Amino acid sequence: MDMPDWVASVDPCDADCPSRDLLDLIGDRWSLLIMLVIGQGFHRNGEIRRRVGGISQKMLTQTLRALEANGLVARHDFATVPPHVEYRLTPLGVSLGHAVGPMFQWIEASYPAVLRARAAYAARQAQAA
Amino acid sequence: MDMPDWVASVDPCDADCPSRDLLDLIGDRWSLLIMLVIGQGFHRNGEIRRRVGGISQKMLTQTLRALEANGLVARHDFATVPPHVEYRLTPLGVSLGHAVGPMFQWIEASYPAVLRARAAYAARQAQAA
DNA sequence: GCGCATAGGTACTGAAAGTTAAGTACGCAC
DNA sequence: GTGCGTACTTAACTTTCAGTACCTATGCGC
Repeated sequence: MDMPDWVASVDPCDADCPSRDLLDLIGDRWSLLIMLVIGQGFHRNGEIRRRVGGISQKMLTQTLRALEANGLVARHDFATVPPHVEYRLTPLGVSLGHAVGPMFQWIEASYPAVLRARAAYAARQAQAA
Repeated sequence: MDMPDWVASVDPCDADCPSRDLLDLIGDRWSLLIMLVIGQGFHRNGEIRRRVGGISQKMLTQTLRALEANGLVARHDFATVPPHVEYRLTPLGVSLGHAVGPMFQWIEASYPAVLRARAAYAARQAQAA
């Protein structure tokens, strides 16, 4: 079994283990996507909403609040009228960006393999039925 | 802005982009936890359920099916009575394990920083109110 | 032959998440 | 002075998630 070190270092059985808590945060449907777009240089609410296809205004605001509350994104409100607010990654947010890089690379590299696995699974199901 | 390369290589705006699809799969609440436990050497339904605290039988079955359908976990049914089924990581599953390793390391390393950020945010909220 | 164990499947139900649509408050161009 | 744009907030509605409870089939101990 060729598994990396983290199999020993994280214990999901432990309710106090940070894995549950933070996995819920960054395993969220939109969080990483929003951080990605901010990292690409889009800092304003409207810009982000237009870049992240399919997100509603409510989810964007809600997710940005959660990211801000956890120190991953900094919110700068210029307190002008009309409103002008900018979001930027904090150093902590940037470090998370680096940590999930390999995962995104895996997604890109492995997508074809996953599609093949799905097709094979569907074929097995059809055959069994 | 010190962001890694993947900010340019993945485009969440594109509905065809694999990021959405696979992020939903592995960003699931239980998938990574279950793969972790299987990687630790627990291969049977009951073993996994006892290791992953808080999961119900239904969610375990459901998640294992999804992982199997996507080629991350292999299911071996020995077709005996009483039933004996074993789950193991496929090579694809092991490669995903490696890819999320840095993320788990980040979680362990950054948890204190996140807790501090939360406390600071709560203090700001209390002050504003 | 009763109940327990295994590894699930299925249906019902409540909770949570997310969507749409509308409202807030102001300035600016037309 | 009508409508647009910004960055939200709120309410009502819908969809999805997840847990409980009960069901399959079989051999074992008693």
